Amino acid sequence: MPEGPSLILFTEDLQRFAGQKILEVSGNSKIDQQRLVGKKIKEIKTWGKHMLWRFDDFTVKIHFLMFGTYYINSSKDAKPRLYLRFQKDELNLYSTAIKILEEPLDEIYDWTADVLNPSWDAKAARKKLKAIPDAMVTDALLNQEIFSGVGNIIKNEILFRIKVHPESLVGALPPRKLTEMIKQASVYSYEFLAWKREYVLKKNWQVHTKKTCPRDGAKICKAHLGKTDRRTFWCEACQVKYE
DNA sequence: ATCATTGTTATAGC
DNA sequence: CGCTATAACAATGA
Repeated sequence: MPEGPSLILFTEDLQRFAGQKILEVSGNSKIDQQRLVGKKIKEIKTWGKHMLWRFDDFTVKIHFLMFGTYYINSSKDAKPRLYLRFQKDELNLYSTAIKILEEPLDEIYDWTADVLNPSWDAKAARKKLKAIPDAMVTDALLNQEIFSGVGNIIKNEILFRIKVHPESLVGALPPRKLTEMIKQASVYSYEFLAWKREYVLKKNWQVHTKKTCPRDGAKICKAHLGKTDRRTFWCEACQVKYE
């Protein structure tokens, strides 16, 4: 399920629909469904956890939330949020948040924030972090304006990798640690993607859902931390708290 | 069987 | 008005 890397894989899988004309639409999504009928999807791309279907003069944004899924040429025992019939194939989307965007994408999306986009810019991220020195790193990493595509698992793994305690304050991180955190936000996300592609993601987790630290055998702590109040796993012995 | 969760958004509330 | 807390949504496996 979907953090940024999963969205990349979903999007690769759905590329067959790029260039295809939509013949029929239904489902319980509240968007103006008729607007899609007879239109061609020009391009399918992502921004972090958003999947974007670009049409001539609007874009359909699909967010998979926690449990979003899709079925191609099949369905499951539930009413789809959106059903699309193309010339050849059918697509069912479930448990997703769907919205129509009117603005040109370059106006509303900061591509430099997307850790899995070629436009990802570490310097831009650093500048944004400078503006929130009092934030905890556990929250900062989940901030989609800064690290678009980073989710809770990636957050936990990055902090373990760079040996930083999740409750550390952004402004208290030594410059080198800050650099490392920013760098790993992208680097780790690409590794996550590669592991996910090979179906070996879980066995590469070091700290997320783990009981003991692979470095020193210490007990892994688990709590809901930060303003985001998300499940956090860390090793009190090897992750330093900067505050 | 119940609970927790890879996430976000709308609304309520202060 | 602006920030924050809460609810809502949803599927699946432990």
